[in-house]
Amino acid sequence: MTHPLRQHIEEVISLTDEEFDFVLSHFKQINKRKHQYIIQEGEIVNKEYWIIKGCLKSYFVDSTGKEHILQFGIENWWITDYESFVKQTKSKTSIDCIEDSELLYISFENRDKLTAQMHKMERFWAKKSKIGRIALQNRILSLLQNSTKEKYDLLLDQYPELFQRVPKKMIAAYLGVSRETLSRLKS
Amino acid sequence: MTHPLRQHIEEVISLTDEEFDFVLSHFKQINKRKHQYIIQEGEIVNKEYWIIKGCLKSYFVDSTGKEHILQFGIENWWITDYESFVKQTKSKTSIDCIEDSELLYISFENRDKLTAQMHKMERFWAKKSKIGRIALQNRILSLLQNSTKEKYDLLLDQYPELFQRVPKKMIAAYLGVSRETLSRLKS
DNA sequence: CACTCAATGTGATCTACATCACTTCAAAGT
DNA sequence: ACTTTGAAGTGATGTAGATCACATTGAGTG
Repeated sequence: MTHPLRQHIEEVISLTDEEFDFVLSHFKQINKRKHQYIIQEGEIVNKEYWIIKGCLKSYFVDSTGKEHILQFGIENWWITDYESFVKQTKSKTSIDCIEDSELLYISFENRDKLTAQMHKMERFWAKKSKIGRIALQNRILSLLQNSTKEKYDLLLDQYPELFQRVPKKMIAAYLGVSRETLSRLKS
Repeated sequence: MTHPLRQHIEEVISLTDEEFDFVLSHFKQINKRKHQYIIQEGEIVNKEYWIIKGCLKSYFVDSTGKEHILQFGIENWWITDYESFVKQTKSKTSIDCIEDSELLYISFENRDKLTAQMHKMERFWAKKSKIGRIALQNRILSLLQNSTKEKYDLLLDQYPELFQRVPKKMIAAYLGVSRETLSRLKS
């Protein structure tokens, strides 16, 4: 059975067995339990994580103590504080496990080495960056355009499994509404 | 005097005279007048624009006829419908000139050719993509976190010249509030 | 120069959503 | 098994901002 990460990468570029082994040798595995964190606000992030199994949230807490969720991550997704990772500045967000999770991570240095030695992987990550940017753009479109109900329905449509896996209050924190309003939406 | 595009590119990578001439040979210039468009919703975009002089907006019109502005572009900025350009799908947005504008553009094919022949330029655009993604992420943070007044102040702080150049109703369409509310903010 | 239209401000009202308060229920910890 | 904690629903009330309506001013055009 092919490694799930290989399947994931081969959606964009193709790899030989040797190439994939070389790629994988730059990663390490780490397992975390529900409620544990992998990134805390204020630290300089030097790892990018790929989720083998589990569910995580990246979020930040505003000055009034309210939590806002930027991204959920489930199987086959990448997660990190992208700004901190790329610019090596302090992270504005934290990332916690919502479920027990198995993660692969690659360090900043190893990613540099790998892209320098394997142009294909540079293209892979460039593609990922483009796709990520497009997804963010569409989220902004949705934040500006859609009513709360519409945003809720769109999310339910795109990621129905999320509603089974994460508490409603986190869905609310992702959509930018209060828990109570979300609860009243389902009419 | 060095070409403004060269200055812009050399903020990220350095170029010899010959290299810059080669880069520039892949671009063409086009001039547009206020109120003219460069991209219309529904078309497949195959150009990326760089603004030598002028001011543009990228926007979309929702089902109720309301206009939402995704991005303003001024001197030294890139502008296009990124999703359409990268994925060669129909554009969700339109781009209009707010002032008479001088633009350089590069076609999809020429960008492909250029990056294939000049790895430096691939790195330049990869860097731009990363930076763009970070900016979008921060805008989402701001949309979720800040009050209307705070968003207004942040924009005024970051781009004071915009307030001289574009009508207030467009600032409102960018911030996601009504013209009237924006007008009442300044207290 | 006259006319039209866009930009902006401002009042009056309406509404979606936040906030606070309380209850119920199920899951986790001891 | 008992207790504590968190998730979720729901009522009452407050408020930011939308919407509608109208006035003023300045710019653009025949």
